[in-house]
Amino acid sequence: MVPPVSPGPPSRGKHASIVDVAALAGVSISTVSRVLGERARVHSATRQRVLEAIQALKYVALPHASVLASGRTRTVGIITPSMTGWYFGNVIGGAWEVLHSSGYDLQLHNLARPEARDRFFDRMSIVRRVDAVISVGLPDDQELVTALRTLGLPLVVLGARAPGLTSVAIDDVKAARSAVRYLIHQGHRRIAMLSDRDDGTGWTTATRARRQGYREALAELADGRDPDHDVVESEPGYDAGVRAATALMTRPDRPSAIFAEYDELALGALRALHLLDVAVPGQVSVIGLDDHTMAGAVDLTTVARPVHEEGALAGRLVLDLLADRSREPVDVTVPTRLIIRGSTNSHQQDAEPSGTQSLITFDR
Amino acid sequence: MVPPVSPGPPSRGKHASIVDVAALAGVSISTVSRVLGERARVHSATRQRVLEAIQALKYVALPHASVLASGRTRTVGIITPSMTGWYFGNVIGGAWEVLHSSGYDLQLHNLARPEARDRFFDRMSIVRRVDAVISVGLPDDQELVTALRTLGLPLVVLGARAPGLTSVAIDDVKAARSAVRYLIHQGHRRIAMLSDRDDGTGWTTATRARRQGYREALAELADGRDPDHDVVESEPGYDAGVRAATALMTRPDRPSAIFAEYDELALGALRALHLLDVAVPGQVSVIGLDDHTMAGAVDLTTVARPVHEEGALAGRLVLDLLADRSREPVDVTVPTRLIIRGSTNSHQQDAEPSGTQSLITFDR
DNA sequence: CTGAAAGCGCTAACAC
DNA sequence: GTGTTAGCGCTTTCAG
Repeated sequence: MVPPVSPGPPSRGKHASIVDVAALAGVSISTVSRVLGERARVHSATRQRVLEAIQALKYVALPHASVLASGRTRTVGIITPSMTGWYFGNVIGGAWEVLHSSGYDLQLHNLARPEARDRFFDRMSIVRRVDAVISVGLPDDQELVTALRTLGLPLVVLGARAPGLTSVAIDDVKAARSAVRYLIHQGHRRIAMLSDRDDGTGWTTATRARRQGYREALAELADGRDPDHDVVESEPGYDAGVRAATALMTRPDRPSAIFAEYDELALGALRALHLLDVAVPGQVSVIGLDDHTMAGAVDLTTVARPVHEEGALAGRLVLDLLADRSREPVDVTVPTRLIIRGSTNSHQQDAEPSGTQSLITFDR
Repeated sequence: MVPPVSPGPPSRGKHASIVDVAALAGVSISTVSRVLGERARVHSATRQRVLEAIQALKYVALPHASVLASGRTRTVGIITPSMTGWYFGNVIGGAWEVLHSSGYDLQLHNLARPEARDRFFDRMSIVRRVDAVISVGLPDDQELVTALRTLGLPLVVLGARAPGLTSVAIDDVKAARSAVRYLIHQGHRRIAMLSDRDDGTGWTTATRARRQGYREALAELADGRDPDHDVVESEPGYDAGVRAATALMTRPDRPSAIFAEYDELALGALRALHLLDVAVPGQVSVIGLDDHTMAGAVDLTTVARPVHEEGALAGRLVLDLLADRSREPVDVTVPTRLIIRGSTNSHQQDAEPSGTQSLITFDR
């Protein structure tokens, strides 16, 4: 029996619910649910009436109720070891754009602090709260990675690799190597690396790979020096970078060039050098990695990566996985390129200009 | 009758629910709910057993179910006209810290695009999804402000004022005025302002106030010029700032100083001047507003504001309102201070150094 | 202090 | 195609 059409006030409370829409349209609530869900077929005349009722009542379904009833959340969880870094903000932004336009919300899980990370992995308090997960980086602990896998949710990794998992990343070893090689080609021999300290959060994949690239490039010098001697550890972020670089330049044996693991650290180094009255690139060259928004502003030479696109790509892969969970995992490698600006120059006048084929320059 | 203690597998599905906890603890689900809620009194021995069961099962309540049942969401909505700006990221971060530590989640509503804004205000699709709202800025349209008020939710405004609403903000007029006055005291007479274009989103409160401060300072010059002549409009953000400043400096009558409405624009201006080979502060001085993370790095003189604290303060006020809805609205004004760095200097050699009592300098 | 039971608003079989 | 009817997991009267 068709419920009577009674366009009165909402049944209870002051907000229209699916019951009110059904009543106004003269159909059952399941029919309303069907036109809302857009999956089941509904007679177009009926759908029309329902749509009009929805319009008239300005009805919007309560997500909490749908989640409870359906198990689907239309939400993607993002787990990161930081929320404040430039890189994180930008990949999240990229992912947000594509996911949002497909009707998905983002739920950020910041595992910066160890206790947050432990709580997260202990309770796995993400299951049934999201439909899929993007992990920005990966914990070092393989058990935690396994825990992530056994969540049973579509999973995309950003900035790291793991067998059997879909991932989007740059080649960190190569990116770091090319940065250091460039400095070497410019004639530098004492090259320090500014790098994140392993602060016990156990989230060091990228850092380790970049140190590896640094070591590989220096090894080609075969000068018998211990490359790790010149690795300076810093807390993450610009301010910490200033401090770390200051400490570095206060040592008796100053390097002639600094490779910073990522641009925020490089920007900090530039600031420190400025404060110490060390000329850049006259006395010390600096190279970074990311192509931070401000890199151009301070003329920082850097290895660029398409951060925003990396995030967007991860979002798209999540959508693919959501559409077909049995999809084969893929490892997408996004390209990096060296952008030569004014913070680096030849250390020795007689050094040959670099002729490496992999050096591509661009600037916007 | 007490349900039998049966520590078997979860009732259904693979996740423990409140039923499983109740069974394990040998109590009813209402008792479990009570210890979860922390409001009702429960016999401490009972509570202990429930807690142990929760521990053993690694149980975490499903928020969607609680929301549906209780109407409380433990979520605060933040509406902003942008998500990417430095200012927005930082106030959101500040609010997040205090709200998160009180168990609240944040739900971001980005009303950057007009259609997003219209949809938002049309459906008010935030009611029953959040317990309170923080509005970063306010729409120009008073009807929309009214709509916000009639949401019936605790509301805190960040960066703008409205009668009867709790707010946290700097004095934009004064901040802008002091920046321009400083330039004037330095001997500048042709001072341009770089400012956000009213892009039709109708969210221009701060911009208008800052232009007002700029005008007031210039009026003190009483040189008969039309101050609006030197207001240059820009899209928001660093890159747009570069373009706008480039356009400005390409005009026949270049200013000797630029006041940028906020630091990202000022940073863009510095970049543009660098590209155009205009010496800073030799030929042109630049002053901003915010004290952006990178302001120190590029030696930008600016009017600092405690952005992170502003966000945290808004969070705290929301919490207060949540605890007592009848609390009287307050308008908190946070202080700003001029930070003199290297991007500004005396325009005329014979100009007196500024002796204004309100000039406070600091640098970290 | 604790248990029973009635929903919160919606989806998903299952009938018709 | 459309309606009926169980729940989804939790909170909250209301008894006791």
